[in-house]
Amino acid sequence: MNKENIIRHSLAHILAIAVKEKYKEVKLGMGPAIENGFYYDFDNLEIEEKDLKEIEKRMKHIIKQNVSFEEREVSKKEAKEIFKNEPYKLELLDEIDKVCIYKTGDFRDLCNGPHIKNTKEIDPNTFKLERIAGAYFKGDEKNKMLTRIYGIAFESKEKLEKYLEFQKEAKKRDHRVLARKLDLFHTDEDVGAGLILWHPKGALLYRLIEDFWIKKHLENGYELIRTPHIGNRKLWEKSGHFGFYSGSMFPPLEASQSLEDAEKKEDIKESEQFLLKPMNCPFHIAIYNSNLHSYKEFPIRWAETGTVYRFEKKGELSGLTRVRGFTQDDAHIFCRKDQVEDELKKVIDFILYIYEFFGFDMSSVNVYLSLRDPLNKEKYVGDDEGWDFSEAVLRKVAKEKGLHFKEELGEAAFYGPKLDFKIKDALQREWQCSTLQFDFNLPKRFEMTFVNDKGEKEKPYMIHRALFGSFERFIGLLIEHYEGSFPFWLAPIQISIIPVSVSHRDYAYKVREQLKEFRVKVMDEDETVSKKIRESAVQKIPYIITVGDNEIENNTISVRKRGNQNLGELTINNFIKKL
RNA sequence: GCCGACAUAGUUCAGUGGUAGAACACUCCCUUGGUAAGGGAGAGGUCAAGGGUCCAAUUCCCUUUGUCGGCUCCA
Repeated sequence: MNKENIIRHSLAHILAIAVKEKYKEVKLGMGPAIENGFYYDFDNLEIEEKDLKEIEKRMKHIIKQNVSFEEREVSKKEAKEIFKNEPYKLELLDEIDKVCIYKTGDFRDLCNGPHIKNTKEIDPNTFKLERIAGAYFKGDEKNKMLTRIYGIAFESKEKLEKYLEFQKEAKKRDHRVLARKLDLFHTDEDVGAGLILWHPKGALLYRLIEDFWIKKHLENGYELIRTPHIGNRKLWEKSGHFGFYSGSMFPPLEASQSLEDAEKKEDIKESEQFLLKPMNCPFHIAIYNSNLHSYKEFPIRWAETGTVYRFEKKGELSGLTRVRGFTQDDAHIFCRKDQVEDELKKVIDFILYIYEFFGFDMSSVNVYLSLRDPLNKEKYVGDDEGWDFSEAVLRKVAKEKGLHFKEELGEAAFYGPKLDFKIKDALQREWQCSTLQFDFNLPKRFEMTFVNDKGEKEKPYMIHRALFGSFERFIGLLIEHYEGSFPFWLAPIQISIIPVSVSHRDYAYKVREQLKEFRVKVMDEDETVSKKIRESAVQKIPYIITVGDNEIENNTISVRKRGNQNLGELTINNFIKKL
């Protein structure tokens, strides 16, 4: 552990001491060092954010007392005696072999260290208590929620200030802030949380990305299909979603009656129920099963930008990155066993191509191999053999493609393991985007078959994959990635033309006519040139053209590129050539 | 859903137990301009919604809705 983290960890202990001083009845949870700081969890602590100031003051006071940290190894029995009033520590004690205690003044904590020797090693100006949050003990929803206090801490005051500055800067890149400024989308209280309303510029951005996506999929041997937004409940029972995914699904629609009849509520019968789709797979399978298939057709690659609805808990919603209605850039690949590896590799190549194309370098992307939790098998469908095989294949393929990935137990989909790609947002939070899932279960549940070269029926293999994950999330991350300065092909307005005065308007429109293959806006409001330049710059428009007497006389345009680069006076043809 | 912070004009924000203000945006007028905000006037608000306390609530309390930071969950 480096010195900074040792200090963070020690500050967590000091936080606990300070809290215990004031709130005598609290019970201690855990208090580790984390990225940029530390936290400590407490039970039986009712506290508001405004109370943090006082706790911070107490911490500073403790630090100034030059208290020492003493490490001591003790027997389990002894530890149980020391922590007899700390139920969470007792629970943790049962899970460890070697018991180590750190003593700071009268305070003792169960801890492996390391710590500083004395609080005089801490500069009291290098940390800050930031916020309060609820957090489940040991991160398990089934456990009690404790009160967590977060602090930030750095080696030096300068580093602390730099971090605060970074947070402030990150806010400017926040896609929710930029969306307002660039007029891209909003959510509306009257429409419902987590449902995106795309404004013209945002919808155009979306469409440009979708067109690019379609073009690339056709080039890569995919075919496009289209499926509805709702489907009969029976379908979801068969797929297993009803049992394994119902916590994320909207309640059923009574499809045997109109809203008018339903509103009358006159003895509703056991009616046919429809469900909003949370995933596209069962529909794609239905298309597959509508025909007999031969091994010669394989691989079949079917893609759809499919809009799905998931009932995400209220507190989980966030901007474009976590919503309730979103469009997956989905595809399912059906193939023979001998084609699986090759198909998986092709998908990985496709994913990496997309990242490169949009300029995400792999330092901002983390890759995870999401496996089944062997201790919680009831959360998944299918047998051990199938899981072992598919996990091994995914691992092999990821390795052969040279991906640096982390394996995570319990992160698999209910029907199979996944290879997940997560992109960091402006605040360095990770969001799952691309996903590559190997499924041996749904083909079985839906009795999918194909005829092999011996004329026998055989079960196909199925790959689920998304490159963006969803258009919403990916566009959200893209907005932050570009800080709203979209590359030329994606900019909703590519060029603004500013006539110097009213008398230059006609020429401005003539210029637009010659640039009609681009998205051009003539700014003909009765405002000063400076103001219109500023407006164009704030809108992050890639090129700003100014036309006045000089340009009319020379039959040219004056061009300025985003980022304050003056390209000078050009002929229109030269400008188009540049583009 | 849970813990914490919030919700005032189209936007970003001040403010108050006696029914509200700025800046930008908007409309009109003046200005006819040369590379990041020319000047003036006007219009715009059930202070998120519902309930309660009070002579009186935008302000205090409760509930709901929505937003933000966490936790859990997830594309």
